[in-house]
Amino acid sequence: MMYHKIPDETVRRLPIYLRGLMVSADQGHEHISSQALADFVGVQSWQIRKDFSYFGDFGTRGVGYPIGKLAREIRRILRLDVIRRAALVGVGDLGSALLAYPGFGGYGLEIVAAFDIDPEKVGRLINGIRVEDSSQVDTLGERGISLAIVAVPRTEAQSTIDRLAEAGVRGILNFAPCKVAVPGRVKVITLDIAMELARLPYYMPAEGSSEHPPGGQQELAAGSIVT
Amino acid sequence: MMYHKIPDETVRRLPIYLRGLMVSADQGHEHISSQALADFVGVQSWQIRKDFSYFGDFGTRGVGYPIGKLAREIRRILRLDVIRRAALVGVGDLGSALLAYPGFGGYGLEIVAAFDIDPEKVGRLINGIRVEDSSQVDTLGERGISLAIVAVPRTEAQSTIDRLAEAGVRGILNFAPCKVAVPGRVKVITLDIAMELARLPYYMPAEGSSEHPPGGQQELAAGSIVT
DNA sequence: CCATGTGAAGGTATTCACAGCC
DNA sequence: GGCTGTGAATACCTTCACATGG
Repeated sequence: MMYHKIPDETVRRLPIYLRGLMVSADQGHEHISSQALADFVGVQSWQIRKDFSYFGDFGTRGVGYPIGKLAREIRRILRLDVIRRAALVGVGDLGSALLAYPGFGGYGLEIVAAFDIDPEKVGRLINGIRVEDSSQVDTLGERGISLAIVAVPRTEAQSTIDRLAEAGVRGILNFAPCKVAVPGRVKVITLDIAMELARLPYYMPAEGSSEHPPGGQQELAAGSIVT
Repeated sequence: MMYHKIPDETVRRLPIYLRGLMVSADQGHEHISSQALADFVGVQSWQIRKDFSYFGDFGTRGVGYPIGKLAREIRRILRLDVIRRAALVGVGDLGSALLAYPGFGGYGLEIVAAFDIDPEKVGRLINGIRVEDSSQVDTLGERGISLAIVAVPRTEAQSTIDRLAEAGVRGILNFAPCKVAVPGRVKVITLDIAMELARLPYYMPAEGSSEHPPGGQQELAAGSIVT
């Protein structure tokens, strides 16, 4: 195999594969074919083989891919091979739900700090994490936390993110429905939940008539923005 | 302008534009140039012009685009021009947060029903909505609700969605981290929050060294799956 | 002069088909 | 026989540069 830059679209799919590999490993398998993984995650088998071919010859012909080894390699590429600690800013309904969300662990991600501006919430213990006052985000640098989740109202998003960037945070998952500006050393993924739902009617078959464009495509990209 | 099929990537951006147009309208503007909208939503101006050109000549040279008219047209294309009522299944932490989430209204979407399997939760009133027993999802068809949000554990996702599909639901936003199978008449967008966060370390600049591939791209697609 | 709209060029990702290997 | 890995073909999207019109 030659050295290739891994295409962005492939990077986007790697977490999907990783998710599938983890479940398959749970079921006790040690190898999986591109076809089996394809059925499992909803991507075509040749797409999977092509994607994997960008970073090495992992498969064995006639057998498939070794699940453990492949998962390890994907984790390495995505830089999930070290446990990463994350902070949450904004302990409202969504923020609280994220604190309780069990899914991050599988990717080596862990929320270890939470901040809110509301004195009512500061000091409360949620899922084992003590809510701190928002002014304390400045301490994230010293604490070695470089990942943050922002779940504050739209009007507060930019100022919150400015502060996080200043504190040394380098990756932000933003749930506020707006574009935010950040220095080049910081990456932001904006995830606007309502916007995702808003894409749905377009792809739904029409109720009464059948005058609608959308064809039968199976996979589509979503609307997050990475800055 | 000739008739063109609207590219999927353009459709993916339309809600972003709509979001920007709404905010701009709130600020009292009546027209906006592709450049101003570009600065606002984080997409290049020529990309915006190209996108809009797929569905008509809306702009006036030297002036820009009429915000109201354009927003109305985007709504029509995305089929957000009628109020759509949605149901929520799974009133856990995330589900409760979604019930309280104010952002759906801007897109003409409204959660009007909630279901859970837990007898403790059934009957409770959350944000003005009475939680019903999950068995009641069968009534969604008669109630004219064709959109659903699924926020149940992964193990329950497939059975939940089977039932929704049977009840006549045709669009589903799925928060369970797995692929789900549905009949062709149903569209599903899967939004795996942990997976989005998992993409972040890849794009973060390295801590100590600087041996990492990711370039300085500004926009990237995210990982939702539409079936 | 300003800002749109669009052919044409360029780049990237998907899809195919099959050679190569276990 | 089954499954991987990949060059080549295709399709799609982005980007540019500029003609066009208010």
